[in-house]
Amino acid sequence: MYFDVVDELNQVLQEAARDILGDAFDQAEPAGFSPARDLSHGDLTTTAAFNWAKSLKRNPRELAGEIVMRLSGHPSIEKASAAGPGFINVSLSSQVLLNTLGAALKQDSAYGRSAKYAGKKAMVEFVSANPTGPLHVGHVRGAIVGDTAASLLEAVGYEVTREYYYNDAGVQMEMLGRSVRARYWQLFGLDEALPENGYKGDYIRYIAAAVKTAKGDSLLESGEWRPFTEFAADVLMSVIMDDLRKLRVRFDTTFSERSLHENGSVRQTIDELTAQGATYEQDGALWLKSTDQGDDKDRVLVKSDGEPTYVTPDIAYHREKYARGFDLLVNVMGHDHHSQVERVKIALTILGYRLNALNYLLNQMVSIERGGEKIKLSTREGQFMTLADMVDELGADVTRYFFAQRSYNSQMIFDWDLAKRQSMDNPVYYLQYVHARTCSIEQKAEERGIDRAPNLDGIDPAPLRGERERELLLKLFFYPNVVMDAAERLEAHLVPAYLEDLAKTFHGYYQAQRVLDQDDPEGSRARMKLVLGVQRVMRNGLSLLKVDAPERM
RNA sequence: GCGCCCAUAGCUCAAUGGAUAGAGCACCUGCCUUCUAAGCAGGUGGUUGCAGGUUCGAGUCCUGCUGGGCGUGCCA
Repeated sequence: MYFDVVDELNQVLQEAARDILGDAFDQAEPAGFSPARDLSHGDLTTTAAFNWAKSLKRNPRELAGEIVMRLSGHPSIEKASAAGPGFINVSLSSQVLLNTLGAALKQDSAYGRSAKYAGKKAMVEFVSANPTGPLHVGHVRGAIVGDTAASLLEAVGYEVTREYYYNDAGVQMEMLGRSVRARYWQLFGLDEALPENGYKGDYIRYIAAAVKTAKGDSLLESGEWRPFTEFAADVLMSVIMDDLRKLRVRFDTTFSERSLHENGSVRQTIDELTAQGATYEQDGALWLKSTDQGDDKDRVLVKSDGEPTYVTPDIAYHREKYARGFDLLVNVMGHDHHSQVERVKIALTILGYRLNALNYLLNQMVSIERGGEKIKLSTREGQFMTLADMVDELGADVTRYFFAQRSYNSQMIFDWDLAKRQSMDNPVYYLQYVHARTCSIEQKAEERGIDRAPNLDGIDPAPLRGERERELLLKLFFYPNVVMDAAERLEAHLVPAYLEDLAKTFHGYYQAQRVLDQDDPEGSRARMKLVLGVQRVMRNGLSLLKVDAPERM
């Protein structure tokens, strides 16, 4: 409904633009309707008059008046008016709002979804933590930012691949293998210390014990670290995936860094950069002339020991991504890796790739505050709170919601005590309570034999024309636009913001207006449908965030 | 030093360049014989870090400061 109505009105605007602007039409800023921020200014609003006034050198207020004339009488509009210095405000007809409710009920779980990007393919790469230990709370934010972005893209029609890129090569993996080997040796009574900068967590001991169970003493002889790395990486990847499942995150594909070395992709990337004249050798290493592209220093691609640095396979990985034919690439990573982003972009530019489709969501750091104190997120010293601990203690609903609620771009203080509270202060329950309440009303309606079919057949619309009812209907009307806006901007937190607004409006309505009234059967029927509409939207919104919508609380 | 990000109510955070900057928490005052009080209604609380600039219009864009987070490695 939303897009149909706005398209219609924008059409009128376009025609007006053509007539009023004449020759200036081509240069004029485009203008369209969007939801009014303040409902006292109508339902939809546009600043078209401001945009056009400049090129015409005319008074925007006067222009607004002309545009309003053209809008009035439109079947979707109850009232159009010019306001302030030149705003154009529109109130929607009650028929549009009623149709919205009908659509929400009929489309049910599809309401708010769209086919705008049907046929397009997107990849969201996220988490991508190296399998050197279990995921800790620092990874949770990226997991939720990525997963929710993926859900939003799906909701607007993209075919989405959720991918986990993991580093199973390189120095850190060697350190992992050596750490496990040391613990393994200790199990046989050998006095072997962990390597310096080794992994000190207890999980290393468990993995060593698992190696012993699986392989006995057969790995003692050779002393090779590689088998330990492989064993540990397998174990840890499956632990990571299990933990992510607890958060309701599932990946479609994993991508191994080692495969890029083995299939020659890394080599080829280096060769092509060299063929572009973008590299040189110095001190036994191969350097990328990134300063030519504005970097403040050149970067090493291949170390003097012949091993590539971390950035080189990352460039190769992105070439693979491009080759796989996605229309949209989304990379989620911690902001502490932002310098890596620049180097990959520089290399891709040198190689002739366009960066338009490549989006990075660099989520800012998280700190957790508990009992008035900040608690440690992670440390190489083996003391950390894991993702699993967090989900076990808070539950997936709360964990997901708290992270989804905030813009990924703002540093976040996670209020553990609030998250832990099962009360009205906790916004998750505030939203879920809306759903539970609607279900409760629905059940009562069933007991009383009141129609709660998902359609508006035979409904008297009069009871839905009240101010409060209208406000709710309008919020339902906006929902598809919230989803679209959040998806296109990759700003998932717009959804929680909307849902909280809807919840507040609904709870207020519930308090002020009895839905099922024995003395008003017509009104009860109509309001019941409205409540069902709210229920659908709340359920759909929570489902985008993968938060449960309980029927009872 | 240089680069990226941030600075909004006491606290945690919102606000496609638009109208009187909004929520939640905290604090104060009321509201349960009714479909769930995990709720509602109202109140207190702001020079949007500072100084300039662009614009019809700036919390939002630009410049310079101040203060913070993170980078700045032949680690990832």
